Amino acid sequence: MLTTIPRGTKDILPGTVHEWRYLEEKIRRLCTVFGFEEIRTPMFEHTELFLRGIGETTDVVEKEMYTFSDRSGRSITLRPENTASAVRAYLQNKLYADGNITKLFYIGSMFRYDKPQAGRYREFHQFGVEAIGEQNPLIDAEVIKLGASLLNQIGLNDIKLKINSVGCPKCRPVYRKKLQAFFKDKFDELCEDCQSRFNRNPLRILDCKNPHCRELSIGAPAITGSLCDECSEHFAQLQRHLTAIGVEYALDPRLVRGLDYYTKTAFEFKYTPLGAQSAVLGGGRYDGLIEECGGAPTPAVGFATGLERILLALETQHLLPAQKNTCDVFIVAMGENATQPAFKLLHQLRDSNIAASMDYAGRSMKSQMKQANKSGAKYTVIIGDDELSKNIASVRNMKDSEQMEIPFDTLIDKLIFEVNK
RNA sequence: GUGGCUAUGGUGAAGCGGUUAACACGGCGGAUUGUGGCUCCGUUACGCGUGGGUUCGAUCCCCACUAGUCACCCCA
Repeated sequence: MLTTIPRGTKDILPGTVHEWRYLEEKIRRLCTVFGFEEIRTPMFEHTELFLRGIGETTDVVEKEMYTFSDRSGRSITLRPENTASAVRAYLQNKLYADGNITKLFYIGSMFRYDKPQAGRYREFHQFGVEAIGEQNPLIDAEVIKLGASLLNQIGLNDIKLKINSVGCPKCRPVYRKKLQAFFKDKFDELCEDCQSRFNRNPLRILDCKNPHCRELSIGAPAITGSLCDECSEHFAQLQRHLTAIGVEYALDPRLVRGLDYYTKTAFEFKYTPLGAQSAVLGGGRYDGLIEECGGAPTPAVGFATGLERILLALETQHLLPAQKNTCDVFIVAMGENATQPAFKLLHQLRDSNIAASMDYAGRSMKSQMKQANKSGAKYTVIIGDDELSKNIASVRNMKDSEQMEIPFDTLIDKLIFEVNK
């Protein structure tokens, strides 16, 4: 079918674009306030970047990537997320050269071959930030605060923040072993999914929705008890910083992030009314990724949010802005004699930075007036034989229906004045 | 990738195995001489997602496909 788009993609139509702009403008402003700078990386990268960066055993890499060979035979992948690309760009362009922390943000399309659902698409849009080069928990708190501020500013107040620490390569393996020991004699009772999680990612068993698994996991050791001194102290400081700047949070020892590169801080903002796609913003620290990508060991924190999900949440809360009318002046031309003078006026107005429209279909005056009304124009200029013979134009104020005759030679100035007042 | 539900015009939607597929919104046209927003009138479905099948006959029954939706997996 030539008239259908690929599964899981969406057209963002003119009637909806203003919602995206609204969100994007909020984002850009907020990032500027927080000192983050925009970066734009390619939509596709060498496949290896994602294999290394995201982790070969993650679902994203195993079954969700859009991967293909280009004409030279290179394996290319449409970016499924932007962190790996940002890190690649950071390293390739030596953004670390100024010796300071690098604070980046991005807005753009990501691609994942998922089964579409509300709030889940194959091409979707993420806004994310990456703060690279600082291990102080102050920056973790700043990144979280940026997310909280965004959600707050757009009116999404009943979103809950959960935080956790997933440890580091030193302490996480210890915790894994503890968990496995805990579930070992319960293994046969676990659901199928959890049995496979047992080896791959036992942390996820804690997250299972199966009621029986939940029962079994009662009394399981919490990761917080297994953190090494460094991680433990980092986590404690983060909490103090969050409290200091008034960010409310809940501790969730079960919170696990899906991608391999996370260390220490993990957090997630949830908006429950969204159902299964309630994770609206998620992120954490990834101190091992830069090294994994071939750079010097460099700490970093970041998050990503799904713009579709935020928009969805805004919609359910009736928090989306209304579309504004953009037309300032509508020109009604009656009869063939009037067409060209009207067309000329149309472009004089446009040259003067006034948004103007007119009808080209030669419809009746009544019809043109209806169009003028619908366009939301503040003024309608009417030109017909009467006006032409008197060298004037009738200018109608659409709001109060006052109409006056203005000589052609002062018409433009008059309209500029009226429209801008 | 697995499972449930759904699929009628531009939109929201009624509808029955068999004469002209409701209704509402929107669109278009009109209601005395060149005028909108209110009101009124008229008009507006390649015929009911696609392809098969059952039947004398299907938009309404069955199957497949496709798409949407919800849940699982996972994630934003």
